[in-house]
Amino acid sequence: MARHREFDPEVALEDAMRLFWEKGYHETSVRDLVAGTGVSHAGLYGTFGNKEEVFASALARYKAEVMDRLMAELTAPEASLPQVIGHYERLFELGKDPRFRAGCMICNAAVDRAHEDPEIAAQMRAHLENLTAAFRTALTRARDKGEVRADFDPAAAADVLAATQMAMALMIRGQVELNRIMAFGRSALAILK
Amino acid sequence: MARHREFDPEVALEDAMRLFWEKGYHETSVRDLVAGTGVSHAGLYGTFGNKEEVFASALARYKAEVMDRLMAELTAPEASLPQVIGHYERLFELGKDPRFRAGCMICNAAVDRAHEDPEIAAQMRAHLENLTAAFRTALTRARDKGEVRADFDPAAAADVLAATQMAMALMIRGQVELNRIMAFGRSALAILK
DNA sequence: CAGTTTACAGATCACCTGTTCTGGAAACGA
DNA sequence: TCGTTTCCAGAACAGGTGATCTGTAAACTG
Repeated sequence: MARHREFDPEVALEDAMRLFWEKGYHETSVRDLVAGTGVSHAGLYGTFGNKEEVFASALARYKAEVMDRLMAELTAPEASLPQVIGHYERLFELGKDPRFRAGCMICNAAVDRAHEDPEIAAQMRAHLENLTAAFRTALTRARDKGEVRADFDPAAAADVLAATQMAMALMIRGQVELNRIMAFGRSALAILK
Repeated sequence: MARHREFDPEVALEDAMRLFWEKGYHETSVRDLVAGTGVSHAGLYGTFGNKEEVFASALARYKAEVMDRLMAELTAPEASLPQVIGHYERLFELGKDPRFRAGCMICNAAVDRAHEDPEIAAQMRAHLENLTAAFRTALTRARDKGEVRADFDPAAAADVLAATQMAMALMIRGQVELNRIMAFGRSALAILK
């Protein structure tokens, strides 16, 4: 048999994800990855493949470890109006976390790579559908429970809340002040009244 | 006296804008600019400065020649509900124009450069305020004219329409199908009812 | 302990980056 | 026509890029 790996791929991928998330694909060089993860070129290429593949793995990790967790309460079986509002309140809290100043890694990736990497375009579309489906399910339940008015349109409202969430991610990456971003969120929640 | 310039800076800047808009800052090299504009390195550096300054000029041109024109009807003195709806219909039409598949150049720039160029962050904030102010003014007029219900909140609706417009720009750059994007737009317009 | 296999660290590769430099052509006034 | 000034085309520059290669250290099997 042979020598063991000296690094934990999960930890290395977490570091790589942070780098790509914050600085974007183009501004993160392979040398940045080596320095930021503590893993050598050989280790990186050996376990993950080339730069594009490291990025793809990092993006997958973001989806699973960041986005899915963020959406967990909203996608819970009994989620309805309180979870929708709670979700937005969580977004407001996240705005204070320096990590999230980098916005949404999926949206960022779509901006700089979707036009030349169909895989990323597909992830963007999937993200979009996950987001709207989560809001739509919870809001439909809210209507059925009578938490909103009877003529309320869950699908349309879900689109508005999903679009606003994406716009908020774009704004926070664009260095817009948190208070202004929160105002957008509250304006979107107002349609639930 | 001296030799005359052989190229038209306006034309060159238009070409540069297109390149940066479509491919983004990082994926557009100075050699791409030379090839795409037909202007030599010396000409580029002599009239515009370095790559960052060419980008800044291109972005300014986008703001004035693309975004301001796009917003013209909405910001007209007597704009109210019909112009708001007309604006969104124009966005839907633009989705068919290949140029606009690249999304909004200001938003794209914010994603890949706002975190390291305060000038671009400022442009993003300004864009945001222009957008919301335009919707807010027109919607306030709509309410005063009785085109919408009396308890309608123009400021909140303006935020929703502005956020949705940005999200739509993000989606079109992310290769989301036009029909899906238009559905988001129609969902946002539904709050006016 | 020998043998084999794998991982590691760093040198190295060819190429591309933004920028500057150089030689010479063009345009005008005197 | 000469002199001055500006512009142009492309070579050249230093440094950075993603990717690969090389020699060696490590770890397990038999």
